[in-house]
Amino acid sequence: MAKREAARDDILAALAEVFRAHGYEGTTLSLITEATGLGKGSLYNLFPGGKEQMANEVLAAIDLWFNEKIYTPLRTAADPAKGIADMYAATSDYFHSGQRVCLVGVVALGASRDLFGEKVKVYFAGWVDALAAALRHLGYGNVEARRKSEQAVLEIQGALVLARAFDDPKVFLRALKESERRLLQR
Amino acid sequence: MAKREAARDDILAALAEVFRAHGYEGTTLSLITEATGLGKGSLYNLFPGGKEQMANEVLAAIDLWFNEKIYTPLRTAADPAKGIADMYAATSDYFHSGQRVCLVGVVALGASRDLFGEKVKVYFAGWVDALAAALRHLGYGNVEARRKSEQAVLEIQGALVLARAFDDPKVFLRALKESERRLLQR
DNA sequence: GTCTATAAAGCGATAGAC
DNA sequence: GTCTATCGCTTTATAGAC
Repeated sequence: MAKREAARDDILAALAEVFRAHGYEGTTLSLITEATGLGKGSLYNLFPGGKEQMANEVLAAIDLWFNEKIYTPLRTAADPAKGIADMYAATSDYFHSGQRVCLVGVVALGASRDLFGEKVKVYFAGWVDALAAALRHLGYGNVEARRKSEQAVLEIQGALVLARAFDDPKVFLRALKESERRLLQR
Repeated sequence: MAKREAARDDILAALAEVFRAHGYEGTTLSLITEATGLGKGSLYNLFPGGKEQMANEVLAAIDLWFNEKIYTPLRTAADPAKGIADMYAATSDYFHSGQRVCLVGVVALGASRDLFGEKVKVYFAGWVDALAAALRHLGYGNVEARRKSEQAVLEIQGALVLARAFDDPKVFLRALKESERRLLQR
């Protein structure tokens, strides 16, 4: 049973990379077959709902990962400053120093937002809320914590765009470093 | 002749909206026909290179618009602070308070970056360079001007992502206001 | 210069053999 | 559970009438 679900997780991970690289509308079953090694028969056996179900499960898996690895640690860190520093480190790793794109951000910008809008909202609200909680633990008031948190999340997304545009991970790493510094200073 | 080119500009404007709404791979000739009222015969007569030529011309038109309306005013403003304020106002208008997406940003994040990478770089480099020039006129040194400029451009892109994610123009307007304030303070 | 008709290829999805 | 074959539809692109 555990093996079964591990296998499905591996498939979802491969699917996520395809969706990240090509977007929802740019992802084709041929690309998915190539990335997973599974034929259409297997794919529709695993995901009867087709491409839309695949994307929904990928987005759910991403949300789960962020909740476990980013949001919950942020909320529960004994030292909120260290929790925030850990978040930036984990974020940099996750996005491969800006060479990997945020699938949820890509979906947010595209027409497929109409299909996955609720999951997009939940993902970003989860991030903003968790970071705001950490900032409140640092002593910020509710309003200021939310303002700074929203700003930090927005900076991460913008850094991904700019790093991809310039094809330069340094842009991403620099932006994340500055973002962290501003968040923890004072 | 002027009429000819005005007509082509109108078509390019309609094309831009389709590409913005659906991305490069999500844009189909049917959607383009619907948006422009032109059949495939007319479209291939106007753009023998098909979809790729259309996108290239749209990106060139966007770059031209930004150079005229944003970059050049930024560089040549007698009062650089007013130049920057005007840039934020024009940016807010252009992106319809965050309800309209940045096509160049969308392309940067997607697989079509491989096709249009040079135009993407030129667009963002043009923005960062022009804003840095304005900041130098304000008295900032070269390094600090570029750092702040890159940060501002990144914030605009991030604000577009977050505003689309939350489906809330207020997120965009708030972020732009804060970005402008930080850029002009001190 | 714009249309309709059509081609060839690729799409998402299904059926059925194994 | 995975494969191949196939369906019906849409895609980009072309050809040719007007």
